[in-house]
Amino acid sequence: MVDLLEVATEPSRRRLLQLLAHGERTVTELSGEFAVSRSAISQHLLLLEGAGLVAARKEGRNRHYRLDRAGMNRLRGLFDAFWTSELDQLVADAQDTRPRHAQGES
Amino acid sequence: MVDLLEVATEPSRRRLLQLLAHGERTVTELSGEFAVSRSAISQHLLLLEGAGLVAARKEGRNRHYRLDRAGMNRLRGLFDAFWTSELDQLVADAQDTRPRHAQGES
DNA sequence: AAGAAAGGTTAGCAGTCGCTAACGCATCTG
DNA sequence: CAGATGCGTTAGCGACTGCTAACCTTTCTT
Repeated sequence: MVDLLEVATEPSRRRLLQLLAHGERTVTELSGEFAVSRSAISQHLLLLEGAGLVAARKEGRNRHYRLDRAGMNRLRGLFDAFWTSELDQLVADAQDTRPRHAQGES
Repeated sequence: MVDLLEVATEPSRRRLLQLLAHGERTVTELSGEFAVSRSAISQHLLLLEGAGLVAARKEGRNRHYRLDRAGMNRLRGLFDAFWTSELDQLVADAQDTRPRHAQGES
């Protein structure tokens, strides 16, 4: 089984998801945005499809990929589960901790 | 130079960050929570430290690791940048047309 | 019908990853 | 002091990853 967060985090796939956020795209269209081969992109898309993050609609000889709402929702849930309230608090502190806790970081 | 999101996403490191959200921990304490060797955890921690997500305080022969607020804030920023408004819209839509296997609203 | 175009499939390869084992170096304790 | 403890370091290994190249099928075009 695959780790949804890891699948979505890989740079090329992350970018694919962002591109697909603008709407449906074919494999060839998507490949045009990358330096790597169409085959590489195809494999990324199949992986994303297997993870349930994207879905494809076949139309003639084209495959139109789109984001899968449910899958992306699950991804969001996983991130939210990771980003617990403790982390929220820590990051909130980082915003205005200048005066009191001047913890040295560069 | 490392991809912050990928560094933070790896399952063991993700868990380390969550454990550290509760406060400072030494390497040995943290290792106790994992099935793998102390060396493996140490290497994960050094990677996280290199990425600026955690910091260590030396006290005697112990090293107390803690989350780095600024680093975690950068991580949050990266995720927010990925999760564009388009994605927000898509996931919002998924709430209505929710398929029968949904999970993860808080 | 013949060729072009879209795209999935497979083999194979180089690079990376996470891990363990063994070690070295401090630091603490009896 | 000698031994134990905490922890980083290094070498090496098996597994995995992302990639390309070549191929095959299906569909469109002329």
